[in-house]
Amino acid sequence: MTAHAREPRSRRERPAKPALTRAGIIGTAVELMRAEGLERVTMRRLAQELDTGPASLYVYVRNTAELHAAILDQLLGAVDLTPAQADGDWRDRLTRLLGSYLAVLFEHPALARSALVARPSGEHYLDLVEAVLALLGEGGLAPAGAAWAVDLLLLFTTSTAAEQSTRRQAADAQDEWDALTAALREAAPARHPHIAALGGLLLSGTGEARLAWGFQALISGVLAAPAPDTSGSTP
Amino acid sequence: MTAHAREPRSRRERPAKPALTRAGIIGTAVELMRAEGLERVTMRRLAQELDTGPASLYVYVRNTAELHAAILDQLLGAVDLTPAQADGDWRDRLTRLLGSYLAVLFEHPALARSALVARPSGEHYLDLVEAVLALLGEGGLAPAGAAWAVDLLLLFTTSTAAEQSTRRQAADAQDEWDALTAALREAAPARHPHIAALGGLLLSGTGEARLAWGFQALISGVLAAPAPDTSGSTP
DNA sequence: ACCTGAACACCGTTCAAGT
DNA sequence: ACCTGAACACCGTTCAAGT
Repeated sequence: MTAHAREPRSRRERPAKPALTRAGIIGTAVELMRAEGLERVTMRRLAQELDTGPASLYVYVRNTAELHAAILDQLLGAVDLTPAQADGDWRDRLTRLLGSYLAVLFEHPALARSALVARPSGEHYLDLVEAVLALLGEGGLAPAGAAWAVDLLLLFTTSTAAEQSTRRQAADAQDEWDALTAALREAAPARHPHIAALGGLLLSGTGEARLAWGFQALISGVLAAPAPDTSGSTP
Repeated sequence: MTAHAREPRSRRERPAKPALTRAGIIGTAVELMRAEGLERVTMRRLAQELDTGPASLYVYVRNTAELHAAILDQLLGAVDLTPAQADGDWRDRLTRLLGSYLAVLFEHPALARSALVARPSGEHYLDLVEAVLALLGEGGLAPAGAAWAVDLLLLFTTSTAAEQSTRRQAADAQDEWDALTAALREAAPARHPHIAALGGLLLSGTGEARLAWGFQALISGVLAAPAPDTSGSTP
């Protein structure tokens, strides 16, 4: 048995087993997600893709939540930030910017859900925050108001993506949605008079129309809100 | 070996093994959640608690998501709906109502997250929607506006709970939050001038103050928004 | 109709041991 | 310092077989 013969097969069949790096791991994770969906991007499955054991990944990634946050930040590179520098009404441009963020999340609903839990903190997320702040500043919002408004706007967009887009992928989630619409439609006028009176209105409008309305309401709202009390700090 | 001796031990030691019912299953699930947290309310663990096998639960519960939605609806029975009937400014009462909903969610952050994915459709959730609609109607919102506004308000409240309260429980989530605050504080003025300029303002304010501000902005916003275009319907 | 044992196909994370 | 095998302690869901 020569040294040559003991060379592991995998070394010979694969072109090269690249050294593990954080960037390489995240890159492979993004590929895997595009190919099979975020549900498949588990530590074990990803390790398999990288031709190693799951334990090896923990040198570069703290845990699954952090891995997903890193994937999201990578994807946020695709958000179109140009509305922040363009001409035209700042409200329209802010809506376009948030719409672009939403579009990225819509492609990967599970990621939007994880963004609510493990907030991204990478460069691309900061670029997005920066662009929103620039537009709010243009709109004349005072600094403290803008600081709180950016949170409100991004939370609304992220949670809209998390909620709406899950339905389109998971059959189970669709069942829950159907149950809700049925419950609203069949509401007993005695117990739920307002719901019964509104009828189909509660479920009216396309997703886009409701979203655009939501953005308008939010932007008007943060303009109308009083200057925030910024004493104290988030725990 | 007599028939008596072959009686399984569990039958003799436990007072009685109650027959499985949906209500009984959900009730046990709620107890289990209060005792050990929602993470522990798995089909397997719950079956164990009910002294049966996981497969038995599928007769009464479609899947884990539906189980969690049912648990949430049960808990929503604790939401204080009296502000809808009380005297006083309708905005204040709406804020109190949403605050009570938030408080319930805050006690069980994981449940808030699941509510974004599998929306509850039980009686208690309908009661909440009804109460919000009643207050919006008092505030003079046109029916179509109220129909969309209730979604916006509940989505904001639910996602705030999902986001904020996760941090307090999961150590990992706290890490992510720390990473975000550090990233904001250390933003490079060259690339992120607005973030750098705002400095601590971005993270200012207590959770309560930010929440109250958010409710105000939302209420002002839905009042200011134009009548929605209700043609078409949610897919 | 309801209930179940057993199986299928997976998970995250840790840790002692190696290089 | 980096990497790993192996283990620990779990998952959701299905299905054929029983009562």
